[in-house]
Amino acid sequence: MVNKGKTYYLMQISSFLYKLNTLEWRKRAEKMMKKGPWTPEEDELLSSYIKREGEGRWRTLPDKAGLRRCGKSCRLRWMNYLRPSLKRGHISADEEDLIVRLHRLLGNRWSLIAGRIPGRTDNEIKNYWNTRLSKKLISRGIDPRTHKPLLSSSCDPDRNGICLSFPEEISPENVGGTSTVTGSPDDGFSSFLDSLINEEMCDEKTNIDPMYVCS
DNA sequence: AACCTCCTCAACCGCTCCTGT
DNA sequence: CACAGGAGCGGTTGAGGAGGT
Repeated sequence: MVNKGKTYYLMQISSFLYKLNTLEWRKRAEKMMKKGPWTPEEDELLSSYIKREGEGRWRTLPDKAGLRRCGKSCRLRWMNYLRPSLKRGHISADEEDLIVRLHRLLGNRWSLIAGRIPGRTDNEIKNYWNTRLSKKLISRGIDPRTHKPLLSSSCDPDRNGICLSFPEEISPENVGGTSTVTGSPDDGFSSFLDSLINEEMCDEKTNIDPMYVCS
């Protein structure tokens, strides 16, 4: 056993107390942050700051922008409400159809689904799914978790009942991590997804019209 | 008009993942 | 390699509006 001496232990204790102290203050600071709905003034402060300085560094953003919100809250507000690229308003039938297809392939990976639908956020899609689409599927006798007829769901519960298996080399897990895949148009998983969606659309069309030939 | 129930969706929370040191 | 801090994700909550009684 190495004798580290009194100074060493004092430094360790001092470092520990410092960490404890900063953590405690951070927790207190977060509790003092404003919560609840955003005001137009706050929106204006946040948008003008991001337009000036760009996205990112969310933790330090509130201080610099003059907001009494936590960074997390600022990020969420920008991503889900203030971003100029967002498409507000009703989800169209085409978008709805795409959401169902993507959910069948990906399960509750909302950010991944949102990445395939321009102008829509993960939160918006998640809400739409939970409040409307899942009920719609149930009313049609389809299990919204497995996308199979109700009472016959025998899929893997650990993956939200998803029955489809990805080829090992291009599963979402292998292409840029698990939940942070944003579905950029150039990655391997993205084109894989495109082919799956096209395949599905093709299957449906050939069911309706046997003369339909897929490319 | 008052009350109740249901629905929607913005926002929060807790956790995991990613990245820099 | 280990750790800390920041970013991002999905599940959940609750305020407020709409509709019914």
